[in-house]
Amino acid sequence: MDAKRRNSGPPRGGASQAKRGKTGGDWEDSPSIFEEELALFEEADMEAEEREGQAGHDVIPVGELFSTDLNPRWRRPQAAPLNPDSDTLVFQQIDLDYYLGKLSWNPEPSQGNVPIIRMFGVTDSGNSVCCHVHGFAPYFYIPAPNGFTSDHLSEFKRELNSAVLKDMRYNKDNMSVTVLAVDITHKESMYGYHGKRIADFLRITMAIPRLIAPAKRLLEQGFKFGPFPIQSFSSYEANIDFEIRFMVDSDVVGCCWIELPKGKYRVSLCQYEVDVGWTQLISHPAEGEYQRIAPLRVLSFDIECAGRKGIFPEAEKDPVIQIASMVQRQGEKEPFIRTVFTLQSCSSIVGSQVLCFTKESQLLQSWAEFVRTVDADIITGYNIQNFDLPYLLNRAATLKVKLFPYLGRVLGIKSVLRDSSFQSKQMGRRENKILNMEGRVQFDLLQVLLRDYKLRSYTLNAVSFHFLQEQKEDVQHSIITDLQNGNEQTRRRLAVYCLKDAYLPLRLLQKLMCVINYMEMARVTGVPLTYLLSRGQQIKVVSQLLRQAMKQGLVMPVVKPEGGEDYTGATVIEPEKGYYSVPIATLDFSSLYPSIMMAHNLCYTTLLQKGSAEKLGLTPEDFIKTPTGDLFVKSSVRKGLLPDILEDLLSARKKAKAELKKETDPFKKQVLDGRQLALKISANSVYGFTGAQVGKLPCLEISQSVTGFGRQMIEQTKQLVESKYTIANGYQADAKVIYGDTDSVMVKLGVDTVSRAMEVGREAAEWVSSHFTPPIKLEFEKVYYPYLLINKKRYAGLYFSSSADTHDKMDCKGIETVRRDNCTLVANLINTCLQTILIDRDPQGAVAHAKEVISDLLCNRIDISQLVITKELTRTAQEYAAKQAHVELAERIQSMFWRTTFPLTPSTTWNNSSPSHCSASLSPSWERAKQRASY
DNA sequence: CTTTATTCCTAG
DNA sequence: TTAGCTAGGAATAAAG
Repeated sequence: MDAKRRNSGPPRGGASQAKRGKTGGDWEDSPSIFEEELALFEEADMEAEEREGQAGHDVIPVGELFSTDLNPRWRRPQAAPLNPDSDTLVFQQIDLDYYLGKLSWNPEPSQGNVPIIRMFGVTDSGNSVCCHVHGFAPYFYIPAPNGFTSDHLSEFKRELNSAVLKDMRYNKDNMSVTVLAVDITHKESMYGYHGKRIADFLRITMAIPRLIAPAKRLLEQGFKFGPFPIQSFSSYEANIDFEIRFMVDSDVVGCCWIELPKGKYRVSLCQYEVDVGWTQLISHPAEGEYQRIAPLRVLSFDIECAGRKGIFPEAEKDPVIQIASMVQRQGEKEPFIRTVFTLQSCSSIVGSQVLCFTKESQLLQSWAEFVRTVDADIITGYNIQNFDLPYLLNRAATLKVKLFPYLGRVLGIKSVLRDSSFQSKQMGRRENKILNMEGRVQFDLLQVLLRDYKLRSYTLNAVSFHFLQEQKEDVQHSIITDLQNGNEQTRRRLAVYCLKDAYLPLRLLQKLMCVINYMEMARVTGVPLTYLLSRGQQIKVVSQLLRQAMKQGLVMPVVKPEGGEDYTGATVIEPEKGYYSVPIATLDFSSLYPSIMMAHNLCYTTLLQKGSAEKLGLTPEDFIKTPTGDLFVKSSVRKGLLPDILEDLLSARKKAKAELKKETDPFKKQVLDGRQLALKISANSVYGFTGAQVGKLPCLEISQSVTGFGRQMIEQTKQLVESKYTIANGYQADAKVIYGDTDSVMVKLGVDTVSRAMEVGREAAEWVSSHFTPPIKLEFEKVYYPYLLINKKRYAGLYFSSSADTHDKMDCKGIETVRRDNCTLVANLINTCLQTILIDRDPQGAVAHAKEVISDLLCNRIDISQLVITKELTRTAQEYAAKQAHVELAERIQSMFWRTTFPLTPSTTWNNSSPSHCSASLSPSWERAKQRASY
């Protein structure tokens, strides 16, 4: 049973109908397109194998022992011998973690465990690397108390050490030294401007990362040592993940290239398993040749379970019957390993290797061995995180397959399943399973899509159709068990289906350039690749902030999260609702919030807290007052960190875009495009970070000043445009701003052609820009002609930008056509109506069409099952079935044409079965609507 | 019946 | 131990 689909959303009535038409029952007669595709791979392989002299893809007899020697293609390329004295080792790092171990690098005496950073990566020749980095310890800061000198250091250290020891409820590692070192450093808090006063901070180095939190707590609660009175210490940078701490301090960013100079590292075992001191490694910025990407191995897989009729498969009861896997090298077009493991015999499939097993436990164990042999860097699939991987793990546990749960790269570390719930305002509460696989990045395509794309449906079938115009093999999940219980032909059919489900995620990953885009994001923001899928937005800003702060000797305070009141956001100009049959020019501030922060030097480090201005003797020329009354020093006094970060991001984006234009190699082009996108997103998330009230470092003075400036600017823009473009000033008509939201104004300029609107629009944008501080810039973006303004945040129009003669597209904002909480019938109806109004300019025609559709609906000429598309497509099937399905038909196109609403709720509740013919007893409101419509 | 609060999802 | 922001339309449920 294809259980995943149910986990990620129900099948849609419409989709199954569409599929029925396609292949029907003639599957056995003619091979599917996908099978032909697989066969083509085989041909390409034959050529390769002739060269390599390797055996091909046989059907392994049932019950034969699995052997990795069977297919040498699975292994990584042979690693050339490595001599630490004469060779440098260069690899692309893709994942990074730490473990506790005995210090074995430096001769420094130390009892007990120390943290050792472990970097995993791949060389240019495709060999895997595991690099243990020794000698880096976690630390944090506190301000030194008044009168503190180096004479007090040892006493402080001793007292803190014993306090931490005493605080430990049970010291199972029998640690005696918790505080490794205390040093006096000269730093400055990044929060607030205080006259560049460098102060003494104690840098407290702890033995292991876990001890930071208790040390911080003890110091906060009130700590007494030596002659000093008991006092409470605020802490700085005590809430930084150890991995991030290491990366920031060593100038390592996610997915960058690492060089270990000859003579500076030593080899231990495996394909390049090496040890190095943390000061020895060289991290290369992702520029020039170091923009390249190593030939990473990407493994995609899919499993099938034989579920019982109508019951969601349970790992404790239902067997895993097939596992299909495909492995592709990053940057190559096709997967070079295509294999399916089946329970019981299975006929051969041209282009893929079929391995048959009589015992399920053997199948599982062999697959785990396959994973270890292939040694993939990235593991993908569809909903593998919450379904396939947990299922396999639980199943292996049920069957007591002892060697299964070692899926990571580190020998002897068991993969275990954990539950994690994660909630944010942005994504709501999300329950996830977490499986550790050291050294392999789990890149579940479903998670990527949920994060990055707003889609109506997240089933693999729908997603594949949306992005690839391709669909799954036609196998209803209800017949999977029957296929398994049939013969080797029916199991072959299932295997082809399973292979395709492993293949599609690879294709999607490629099409959407996920790996490249995520790597670029990791490089730009400096966080490990895995953080991008497992963590929120804040960590990316923190990483950048720390890097910038370190350059200037600034330290980041730990603030306790406390929710406060929301602050005022942006202005939405009251729309002059209506239908405009004249060109409407749209002017936009590009990157409004980042440019405000840069223009006015808004930052933690430039904020003047109450009374600071007088205390520091600043003159009014030294600082500005923002629209919200907050004070910030000018860049002449001190340049802020945030403006620095934003300038770096935006200039890097400009550079990437310029390189993109010059570049001819399509692969490098993708990388650069991914980078410019990552840079843009990163710049925009800085503002959100300052306003995140339960965040790492909220600063409402900054965020409310930013929106305050924004409000002022949009108002000023409206006035400037309306004051200059007037009849009195010799223009054709008085310009009127008919609408605007946050950073844009829609202007009726009183001109009657698109090209004229473009000219005047460009001129106006430039002129208005001159009234603002750089880099704030108003840009002409597009002309809408005609334009239908329904309400705030709801409008549609034909979009002219590249050419004045033909429109680029019909642009719809906020209307039912773009909302996912309406059924497709509504979206299609509105879309057709809008087209009729805007393109054909035939409002009567639109009304007629709408009436016709509604009439069809009222007379039951439209199958109600088509309407069953509910809200919350991302929710699980269980939640889904419990909820009553809403069938809605809501129509509204501007009141001047027609306006009526037909809500409809069938009495039947939607359960997982086909809703085919709801003999819907209609809701009262529907009955009323019926009468009102009086057909 | 009207008013208010809540939920959902979008714009920017 | 973890989480970017506010504005706002439309539908619906709950309260008056």
